Amino acid sequence: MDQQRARRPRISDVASEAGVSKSTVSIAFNNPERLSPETTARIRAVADALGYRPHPVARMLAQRHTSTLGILTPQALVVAFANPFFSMFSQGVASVAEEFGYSLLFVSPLHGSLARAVAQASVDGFVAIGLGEDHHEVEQIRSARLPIVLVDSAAFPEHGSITVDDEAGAFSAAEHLLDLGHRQFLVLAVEPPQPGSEDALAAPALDGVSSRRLRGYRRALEARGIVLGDERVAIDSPTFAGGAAALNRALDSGIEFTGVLAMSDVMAIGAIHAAEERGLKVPEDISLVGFDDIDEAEHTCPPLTTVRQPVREKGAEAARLLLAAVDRRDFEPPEHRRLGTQLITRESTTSIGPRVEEVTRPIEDKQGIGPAN
Amino acid sequence: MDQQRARRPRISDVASEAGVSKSTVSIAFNNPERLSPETTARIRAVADALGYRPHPVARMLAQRHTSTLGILTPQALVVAFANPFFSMFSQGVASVAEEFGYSLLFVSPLHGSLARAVAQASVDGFVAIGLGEDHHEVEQIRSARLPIVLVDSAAFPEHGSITVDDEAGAFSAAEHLLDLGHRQFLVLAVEPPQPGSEDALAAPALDGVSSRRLRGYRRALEARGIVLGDERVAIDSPTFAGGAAALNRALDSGIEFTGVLAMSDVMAIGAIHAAEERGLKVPEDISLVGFDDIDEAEHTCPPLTTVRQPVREKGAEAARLLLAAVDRRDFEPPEHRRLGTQLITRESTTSIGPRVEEVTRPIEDKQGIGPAN
DNA sequence: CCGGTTTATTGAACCGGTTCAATTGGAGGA
DNA sequence: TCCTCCAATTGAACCGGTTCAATAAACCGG
Repeated sequence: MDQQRARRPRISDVASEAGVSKSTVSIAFNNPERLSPETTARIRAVADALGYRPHPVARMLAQRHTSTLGILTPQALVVAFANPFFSMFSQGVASVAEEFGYSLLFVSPLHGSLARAVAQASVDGFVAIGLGEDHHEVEQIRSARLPIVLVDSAAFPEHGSITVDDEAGAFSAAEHLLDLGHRQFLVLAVEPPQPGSEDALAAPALDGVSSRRLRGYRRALEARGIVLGDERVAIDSPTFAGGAAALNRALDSGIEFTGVLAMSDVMAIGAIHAAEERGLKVPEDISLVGFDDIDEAEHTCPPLTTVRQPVREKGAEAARLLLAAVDRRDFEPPEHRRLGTQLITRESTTSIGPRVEEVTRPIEDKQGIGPAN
Repeated sequence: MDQQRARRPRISDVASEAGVSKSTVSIAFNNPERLSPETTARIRAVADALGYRPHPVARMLAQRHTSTLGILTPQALVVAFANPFFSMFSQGVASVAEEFGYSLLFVSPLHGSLARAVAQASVDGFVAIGLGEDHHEVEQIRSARLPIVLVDSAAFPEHGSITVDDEAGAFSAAEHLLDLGHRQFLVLAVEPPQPGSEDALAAPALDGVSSRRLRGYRRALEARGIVLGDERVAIDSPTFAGGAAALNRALDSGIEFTGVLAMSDVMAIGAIHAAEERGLKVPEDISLVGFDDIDEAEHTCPPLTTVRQPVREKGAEAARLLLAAVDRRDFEPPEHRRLGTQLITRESTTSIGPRVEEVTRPIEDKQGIGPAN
């Protein structure tokens, strides 16, 4: 008897107890309208009494879908969730997933292997974020015949993708600083997530997003005759600490700069902090532009000028594309969408020039007054 | 033939192609050492050629475990992930989950029903965060014979739980302001997450965490003879906007206060922002203490004094308890752990006293000056 | 009273794997 | 040569549901 109570009741228990067949019980739960009301009621009652719940895994197997979407990231979740950008992106995915009745499974490397994690993930499809160009998991997913949409990487034209115009965004950031009179720059670049222990590259290279943004910065600078040397590109992890470390290294190395172009708000915020700890004032001594426009950017000290990208929308759009691919399994060509960016000017940037001796905003002191329109 | 390629290959396809039985193929994937090396190699080769992957759901069903942990939240994921606290907590859970090879499934209300989401979640156990006292989903989970550990709620002694000493933390926050000379207070309280559309209570009451913290504040104040009236407890959602709104309402209502006790950093940060928009200086005009010590607290303007609770550790500990319960299915008594808090003094609080005569706010023109403490 | 529908229910096959007791074939020992 | 033992492999049952064609019963008009 003890054992009876210990075992989870299954559908056949309910069936025999209620004096009907398994099928009938199943129908009572899934298509009650097909049954006479009394039968349904009786089955429900018996099920409640026994504490019966349809086993979700068995149901998934039989129905051949899981009502779950996977968010695929090459980073450990500890580091992913530490990044507000990732949280925002997840919000976007979650909002449409929830709307359509899907749960979210986060798939990250297990014991250093993303492939293993993918293999054991029971989902109807994946949204991949921050996957480099060479990730062989994508092929693994295709061979399992699961749809996937790639975010920030259009390297696989046979799958859907969402990207933003990183280059244009970066361009506008650099131009903003140029317009303010800056001529000496430092770029804070994010190193790509280490692709697990499997094939950790020793020398951190820039991944797709970073190199696109870098190209945007460079293009803007070169248009004004400024060449950005490699020593002016400080690479570190996309964290507060990484931004701080990168700035400190640059400062220590003796390069001079008044404008900092950070590839992520998180790094920018870390850098602001580091600068102020060394007695540098932002924006008086150093102007900083971030990238992303995370919620916190508005609350930093000073509020951060940054390139806004529609992060939530990116997640939402990715989820929509994925759900479309999940539903109609036909072979419609995958969609590729590109979203725009927008420069948000706050207070971490100011014009360079003869320091106005004052508390106040030196903004109107620019030579910019001149041109009578 | 086209159909052949369209169907996902299954274990029996590999078996017949390789001229062995299903069992052998299964063994080749799970216990290769039991097979002769040649057989394993041949099976592997055939499997690769066919693009075969063991079906995760079928495997789960047969093995009776999912290698997945559920994070249960009564809030929509959009709002949960908007809260850095939630992200930090998830980091903690994720760190130990990943270590033990588990993926994370986020379980939130679907179409307004948390019960539905729970029913379709295929996990080995749940970590529940922010679940109120009366959530009937807990019983649902028990009847499915799945382990669950409750965080910030010890309302179900038959399940494991992790709590922090909210009352003591709140007490220390209030005492800090009292020590600085503050005598007029405002509390920013978080309303409990609406338990889905099912039974939305019209009047937001305080949930367990909030009421414990409120008790801590009250106890500290009353020890110095100050009674905190209900009009001094502003309830709103645990968001930047919620904090701002709550502070604005209080300001509008004409209550006077110099010390603000916020039940979450997020609300505190929102409140700082709102205060400054109305021309009030923090900490000169208003001192604010937060709760949680999220990463951003250090980077706000000014840096936030707050009660640190070990959020990541809370998540990690919860995951450990859960995994222990998953492994040994015996009936050891559930564990209940309580973690401590720590006051972190930064720059959002300062001592009250004879105001230095200044350019500033006409605030002291009010009759409020009178009472000599 | 009968053939034709409609409605409620069921049996059997299936989803795609794992597991374990049973079988086979060959090596080694007596 | 015969028996035992061991390693490699397999068949059948099982995990816990869903689905659909088939059946039985009830209803209907003519």
